[in-house]
Amino acid sequence: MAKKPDLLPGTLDMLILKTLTRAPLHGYGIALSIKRLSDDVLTVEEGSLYPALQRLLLQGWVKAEWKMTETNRRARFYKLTAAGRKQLGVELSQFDQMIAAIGRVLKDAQEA
Amino acid sequence: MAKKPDLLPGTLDMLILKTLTRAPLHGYGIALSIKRLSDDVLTVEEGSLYPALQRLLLQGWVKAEWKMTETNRRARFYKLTAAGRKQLGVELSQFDQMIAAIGRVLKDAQEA
DNA sequence: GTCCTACCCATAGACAAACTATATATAGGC
DNA sequence: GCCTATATATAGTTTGTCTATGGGTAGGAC
Repeated sequence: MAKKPDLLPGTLDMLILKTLTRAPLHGYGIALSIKRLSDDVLTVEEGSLYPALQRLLLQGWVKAEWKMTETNRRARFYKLTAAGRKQLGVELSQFDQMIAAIGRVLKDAQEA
Repeated sequence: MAKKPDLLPGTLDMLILKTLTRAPLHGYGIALSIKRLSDDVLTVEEGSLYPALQRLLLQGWVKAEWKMTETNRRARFYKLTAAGRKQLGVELSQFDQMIAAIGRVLKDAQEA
């Protein structure tokens, strides 16, 4: 980790799923949304984004549909499925648990 | 991420460096320490641990020395270097930044 | 009318980190 | 003599993210 990573590995699927709970969105929009909400700290590269979306499709966590955007372009809109919503819950709780655990290791004080 | 991971990818070096701020320790002890402090949430597999220690050695963030343990076994004790301490600071602040950013994306409310 | 930028999708290949599996070895309890 | 816990290490696989590249369109600037 000498170089600043664009995201924390292992969290991309969760971020995408979460973004889709707000509304169905196309890939480019998902990346923009994550970038903006994170104040430019998280950047989803295209080479990470599209393979991730393929993964999610394959797992049945999202489904896709070609539509036109407001700016009159064709784009693939992704929508969260019921299974995807459930999966998000799982990932969210695992993530919380991990973060809490890391926090305990990172704490200076230890009473053991 | 269908299966529960043993750790959050990208955080292992940081966890090891942090563990070594408390005292020099051998590999096996580092793994145990992380496992215990995290209440068994984080498990450092041997196949992750030793390559990680090699990386840290190569970067000059730790140095190693063969010694005997309290239980009379030979073991390689790792000690944090000044550069390692500095590196830990960098990783810690990057991690905090990332976690905060992820938290913003994960938040339900959005005023934009 | 052509250039440029922002928008949009997608894949191949490289790379790095973590995992599984395996090998070796010893102290001490039973 | 066997078993468990302690202790190190590597080979090989898998997975995720990145870099690099390719394609294509709408709309404004010039």
